[in-house]
Amino acid sequence: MSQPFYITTAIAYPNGKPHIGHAYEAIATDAIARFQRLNGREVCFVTGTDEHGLKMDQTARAAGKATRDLADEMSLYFKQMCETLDISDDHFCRTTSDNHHTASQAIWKLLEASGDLYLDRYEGWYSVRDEAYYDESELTDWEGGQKLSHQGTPVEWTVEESWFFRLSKYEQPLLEYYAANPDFIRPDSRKNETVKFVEGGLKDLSVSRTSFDWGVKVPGSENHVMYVWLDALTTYISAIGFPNETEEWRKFWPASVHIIGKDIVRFHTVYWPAFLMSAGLPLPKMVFGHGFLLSRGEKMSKSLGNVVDPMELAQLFGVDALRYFLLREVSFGQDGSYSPEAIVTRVNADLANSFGNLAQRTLSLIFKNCEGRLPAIGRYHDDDNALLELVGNAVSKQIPAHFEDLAMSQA
RNA sequence: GGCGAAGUAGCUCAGCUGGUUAGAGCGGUGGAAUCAUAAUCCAUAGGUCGGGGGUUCAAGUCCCUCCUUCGCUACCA
Repeated sequence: MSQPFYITTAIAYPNGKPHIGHAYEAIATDAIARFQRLNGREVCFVTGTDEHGLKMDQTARAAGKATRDLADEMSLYFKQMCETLDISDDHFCRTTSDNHHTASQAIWKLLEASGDLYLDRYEGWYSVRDEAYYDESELTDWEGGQKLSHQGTPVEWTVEESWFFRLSKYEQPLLEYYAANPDFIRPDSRKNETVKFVEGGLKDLSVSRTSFDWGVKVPGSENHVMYVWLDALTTYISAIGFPNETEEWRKFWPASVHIIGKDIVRFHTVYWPAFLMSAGLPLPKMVFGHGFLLSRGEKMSKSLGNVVDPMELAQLFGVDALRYFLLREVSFGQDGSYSPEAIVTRVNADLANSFGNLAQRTLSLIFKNCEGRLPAIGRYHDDDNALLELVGNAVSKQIPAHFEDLAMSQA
């Protein structure tokens, strides 16, 4: 019986249209999912959008739209991106869906039942303009004792009621889990960072907000919404049925691997496992933090004006060419560089020249010398055997080994 | 500041627990062949393996130090 394989991308935050990084993650995850299907495993591939939280609310307000409408609109872009890029996801999940709300409240109740939630107050320097708390170290003194954030905005000492999660309780269990499962966090550099972070001590985590209401309502505290990450991470289990004991749930949880960007490693390697431990659920087997895609070695940003729309690239170069380029050019786990020239060079050299020429040559040889038909094979020479062995070895051993190791650029 | 990673041919990078003349792809250069797409094939690049010091019979591979770049240092996600 084949072993089930459950893989996810991160759940994208759609306060903007998908960028090349989203496309990259989806493509890489898709490649792994497809490999495992070919490998004979039963695969479940989940992706989706994480639509709650303050930023969505703010973005919608700035655009003069209802938050719900913005979420619908943006989520659709992500769904379309998956379709355009031939992403073979089994479920495209939205955190605004009813079943997801149910699941999030269910996991909340499990955390509560473990005694890991308590109501307290969150205090700190809050900037009304930025709608964010700042650490003391980020502040500078101004005239009249007024403090300013590093953004130059005034901050006030603010107290907010909040539910807290006893993250501190899971410090040791997490460290033990990392030690017992060396492949839980990959690549190693990300594991080191996480381990050091946890060793540095964990503070309890504020897991509810009262300053806005765009989110999942906290059971029993209707004026609170759940911290977006608690709700977003829950997608990985709500996608396959949780809290119901569905067939998919039984078959696929715990996940084989969460593919995420390196910027959100902590949420997936500290908070998420801690939540699951508290809820009494098994932990995912692996979290892989891939690198960022740079434009000619530089970060992509609106101010630099070098942001690329993956849809345009797909249209310009072709979906398969784009997919091939990203997987081949970028060493998975590290940052990679992108440029139109690099795509042209890579695709021409590998696909058009090497493979294309091989096909062209083979076919024209058959056409010219064999009257367009493939003759019966006589006997194999040493060279034939050597070639067959080489190809056979590559297809049966090397390529699968690289895929299992998530080293797609090597395969 | 603290912790961590990295610095290898023009470019992108491989080089596991130290051991014959330091590798690949792309680019560049020279050549070959013609059955193949402005294609293919072969050969080639003499690179102080960031600088310096040390350990060792032997170091890109270990230790120390310095330089440079980058990441993490929690409640925006």
